[in-house]
Amino acid sequence: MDSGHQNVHRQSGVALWRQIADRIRMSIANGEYDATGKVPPEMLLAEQFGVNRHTVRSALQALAQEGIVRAVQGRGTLIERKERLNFPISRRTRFSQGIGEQAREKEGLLLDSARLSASAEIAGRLAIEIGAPVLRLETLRKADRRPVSRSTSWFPAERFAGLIEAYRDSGSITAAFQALGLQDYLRVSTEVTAIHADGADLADLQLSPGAILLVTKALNADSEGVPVQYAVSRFPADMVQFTIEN
Amino acid sequence: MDSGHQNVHRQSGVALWRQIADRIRMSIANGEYDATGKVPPEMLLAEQFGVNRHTVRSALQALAQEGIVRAVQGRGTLIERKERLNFPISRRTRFSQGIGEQAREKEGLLLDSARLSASAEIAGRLAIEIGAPVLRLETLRKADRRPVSRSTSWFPAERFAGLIEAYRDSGSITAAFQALGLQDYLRVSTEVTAIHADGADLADLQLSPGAILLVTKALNADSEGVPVQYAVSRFPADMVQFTIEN
DNA sequence: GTCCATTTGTTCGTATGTATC
DNA sequence: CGATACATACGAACAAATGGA
Repeated sequence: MDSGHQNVHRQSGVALWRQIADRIRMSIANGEYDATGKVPPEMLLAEQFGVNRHTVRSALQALAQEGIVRAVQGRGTLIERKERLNFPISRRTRFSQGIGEQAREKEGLLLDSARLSASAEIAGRLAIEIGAPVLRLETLRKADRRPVSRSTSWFPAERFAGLIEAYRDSGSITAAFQALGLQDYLRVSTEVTAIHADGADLADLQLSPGAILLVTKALNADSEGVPVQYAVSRFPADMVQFTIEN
Repeated sequence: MDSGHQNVHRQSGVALWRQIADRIRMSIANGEYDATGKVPPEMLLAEQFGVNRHTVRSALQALAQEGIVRAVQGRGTLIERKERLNFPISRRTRFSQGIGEQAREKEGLLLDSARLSASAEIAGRLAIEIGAPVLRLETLRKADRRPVSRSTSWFPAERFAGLIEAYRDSGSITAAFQALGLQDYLRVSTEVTAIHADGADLADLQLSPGAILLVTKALNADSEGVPVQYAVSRFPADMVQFTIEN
């Protein structure tokens, strides 16, 4: 047993500083440093992970960049933010209600919208004909000014003609649906996977490259069971968790 | 618009070859290459990702190592395995039933077991006194000889005294419970997060370091609602997805 | 069977990034 | 802040295997 070593992996395609940053981020989220409100000293971390102090410093600088910690000379590295947002997934899943009390300010921004023809996959999900008109909305959701999800949603275009304007006004899918006469909808199914962040998601969610995204593919239907929305949403994995209550 | 470029990120702490490997793995899982059964030629991929051919080759070699593709000189890089196991999460979630027809051979291995005192967290989850005796089982599940999950489970020790032997014999929690007189149990809640794989999980799940794990924290209870098992399970994110049917 | 385009395999060299000391 | 070692990434060239004309 190599005493204190905590398994970081060399030559893995993932730099040591990033592995360590990920581990410290997790430890913070798990409340392991709640007693002091500080990350352990760099020398101690270096010893625990079996790396040089410089490597730990690179990791802490990345976390500082993300706004998770703040290094103060002579005091240590203070923890700035340790919450992990919890999203319940149920038949009545709604984004803004899901956040609930966990954040004060909630916003929904419309990044882009388009009217196009349904691909085979989208048509299958929404149970419409291939090539039928659909609306696609690219949205960004924030809680307390921090981005928490980036979604791409598809809707049957004929049924929800004024949806884009309704969403832009309200910043809420639920409100937009209601404005168009759909009073209620239910979550039919949710698929959950995880990938490395890439592309525009990195910029929109303000992540450092290499971050992990939780990906949900969700289907919502009206009370008759007719699909009204198919959405692919990406959440920064270190900021959120999902809870399925049965 | 920088024509073909598909967003890989330099100096991010994640090597380009790994980012590209992740992307190709996703594309395979999404069936994007089903028409040919092959990955596009190295030169084309290099152009699409805006990297050197060598970098693409490193990515493909990593995927070959995982058994996902096989390169043949003169023919191309053939896709060997494209399935992604789907795990339904519901009130009746059971591992072996969940896999169902998706795999022929299913195994459950007991890696380690211990009888210890409940920590504050475990006591809270199982609704028992802090310090009360609990059994902890470390298990590895396989489907068709490939590891698909690594779990750490806690059980109230008094109620399930012979559990360790019962699990070792059957390789199934459901069967072990039944052997001890518990005919039925239900999933109360499931939390889902994602992290980078580290430590023993890498070896046990036969992953290359830097891989992503989907992590579930699940609570099972008997029909009276009394907690019978709390389990933290880790799944290779590129092999599985979860489905929540409401 | 021969030619040829396509595609993977291999080997140089060089520059930069990562990590240690 | 160097000096050192190794991993990562690029570029150019050539070799070897495949499959179709």
